[in-house]
Amino acid sequence: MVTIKDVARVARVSIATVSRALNNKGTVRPEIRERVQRAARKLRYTPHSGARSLIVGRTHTVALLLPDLHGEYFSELIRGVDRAARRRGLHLLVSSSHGNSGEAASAVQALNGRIDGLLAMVPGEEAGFLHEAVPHTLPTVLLNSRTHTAEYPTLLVDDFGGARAMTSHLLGRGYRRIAHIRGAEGNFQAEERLRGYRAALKGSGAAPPMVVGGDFTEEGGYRAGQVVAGQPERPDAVFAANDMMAVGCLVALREARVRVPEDMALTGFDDIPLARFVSPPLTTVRADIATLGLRALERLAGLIEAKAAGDAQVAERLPVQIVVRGSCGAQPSAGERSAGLPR
Amino acid sequence: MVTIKDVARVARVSIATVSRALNNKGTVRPEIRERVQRAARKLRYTPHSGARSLIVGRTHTVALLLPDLHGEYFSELIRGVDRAARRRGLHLLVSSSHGNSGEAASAVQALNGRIDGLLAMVPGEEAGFLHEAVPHTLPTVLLNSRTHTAEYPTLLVDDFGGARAMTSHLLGRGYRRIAHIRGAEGNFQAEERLRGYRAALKGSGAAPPMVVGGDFTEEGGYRAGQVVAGQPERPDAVFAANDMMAVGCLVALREARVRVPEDMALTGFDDIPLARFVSPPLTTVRADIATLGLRALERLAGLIEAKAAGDAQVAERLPVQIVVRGSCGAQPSAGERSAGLPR
DNA sequence: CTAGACTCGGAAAGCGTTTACTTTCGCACC
DNA sequence: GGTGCGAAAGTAAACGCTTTCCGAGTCTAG
Repeated sequence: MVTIKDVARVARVSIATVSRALNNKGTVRPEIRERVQRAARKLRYTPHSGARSLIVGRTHTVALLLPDLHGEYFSELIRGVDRAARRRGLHLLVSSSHGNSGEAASAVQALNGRIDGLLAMVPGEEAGFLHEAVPHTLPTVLLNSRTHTAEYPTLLVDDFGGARAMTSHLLGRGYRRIAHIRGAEGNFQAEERLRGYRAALKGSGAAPPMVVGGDFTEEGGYRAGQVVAGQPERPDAVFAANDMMAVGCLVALREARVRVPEDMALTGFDDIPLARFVSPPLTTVRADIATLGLRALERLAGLIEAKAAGDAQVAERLPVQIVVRGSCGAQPSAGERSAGLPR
Repeated sequence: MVTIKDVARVARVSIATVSRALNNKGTVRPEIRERVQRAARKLRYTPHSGARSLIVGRTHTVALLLPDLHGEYFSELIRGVDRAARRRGLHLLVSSSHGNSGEAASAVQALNGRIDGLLAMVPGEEAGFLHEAVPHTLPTVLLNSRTHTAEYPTLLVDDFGGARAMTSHLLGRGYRRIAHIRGAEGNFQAEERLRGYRAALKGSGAAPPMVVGGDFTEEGGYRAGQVVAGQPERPDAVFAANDMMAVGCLVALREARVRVPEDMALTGFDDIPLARFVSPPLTTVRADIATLGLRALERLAGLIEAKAAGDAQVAERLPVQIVVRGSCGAQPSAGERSAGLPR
């Protein structure tokens, strides 16, 4: 490995001068600067970021800790974060905790000293590990996580409001027996969406809540779809807690010869890119997840730059929006019309 | 920040003893070890990875450099790499170069000293930057990149073979006017797939190659679809260089009232998760992209562990497989049958 | 009772940087 | 012609850690 010493030797100056010349700090004669640069180029010298960050105290890297890396949801999130990071000249360390708080803790530990900030999405009950594992001096922003468990700034999408609005939308279209496929047990977003569903149903005069278990995966949605289709008093609409489950459910319904939306309406949450393409296209709640990531990173960057500005601890809630497509029976020729070009 | 010194002070031993006690190196009395561990826990001490890697020369981190982070293709890749990395106890630094060789170079520079190895996907013509920017001592593995430009170990999917097989499949089904929507100009995979398409057509007796421009994006596929649909002598089949373009093309065809597969067959490449869900489901070439990532990381890890084992410079080519679904006219009731459960 | 082997823990070097401090030098000013 | 000053370059400390080397004990054996 070629170090600053090698450059100093070749340019016949001290290492301090090399550092100054290369970083444009302090004063160094143009002639010498030139000589140093030539030597550095010749040797293909690049400073060792680790050593550098040891002394300057900045790594220009932030970590993104996610429960999983699979699927369009996280892909969108990573994309948003990446875009903002690049804009800020920050590097991105992506890590997945696999819903396991032990792994998450060890991941955070290993990150110590190599990141300037942490962006964590900890939707489950394991959020407590943050207190234990995360150094208190590390700027941290939470995503879609329980706010009361931690004193960190948090960004979340309006899961409750979105779910309530979606359920109301179905009620407004005349559905009376609306089932809900819930997200994973213990998951914050799952609970919020369930809460929104319940809130909309309350006092609406429609059939009481009908909740079937799920886990946010396509397979889970498929199984839930089988349950729904096999029920004695079949619901006339199903609101799945996310799009992936709605898609799985759709497959199960198709196999059970339940037509969507004629026999049963079906809606999701998230508006992942896939939602436009299934047939019928999925009515869903759009949560602009890339923007969520982007904003979270902006906030984190702010925290990093002005360590003091910790006053805005309050959670920021991103609005959501209902996207009506064919699967809820809205369009006459469902499946044909709304499959337009993406965003 | 709490350092090893603080722990030493609290445990009333020297910093050397703290290091030994925490890393289980050297000999230290159980009683003392216990005392140190208690102190470390109490202070929430985690070693500064930067400082540590400075001396041990290992960061246990590898970087994954991708042209972009958007879409299911990269999501799958990241997932495969992440899985393998986690298994090896490695951390993952994800960076996107946005097809810009300058950015890629600066990204690699900034990574110097904080990674043990580099996994780079550089499909474009900018691959030359690797020579300039990547330290020669850094273990590096290339993904889906031109092999002749660099002397690095490379993993690629069999783009040529897959494209040829797909085109042959269409020929076998009786299609005679097969068009190809090509991938981005200068992109290695685009060229390989185009080459495969041409090879299959050569001497087949079918109409000569009909290539329309594309860029691997859905929008590009959409525009290409409009071109195809508007042609005077319309092709009876279209083979898009990837699934995203096929999907975009499908939308354009639908708008132009061209039925798939009745009026025109349509196939893609990659078998992204979405392919199963469009209607009709897409016949495509499956490239197990997660496995590609996984294998690439395994290979890189091998390189890191045994610096010497650089003999196997030869490119590793992963086989692909044709997945027949409704969009090529194979199934009688296209769109109904093959939408089974995922993988 | 002391020499030698062994165990434990401390002091210090060193990893590759940056930067505060120091030194050297040329030059203007009184 | 001495003093002071600013520019330019060098010296060395520091960042937080690991690890080598060494000294101080402890134990056993002759």
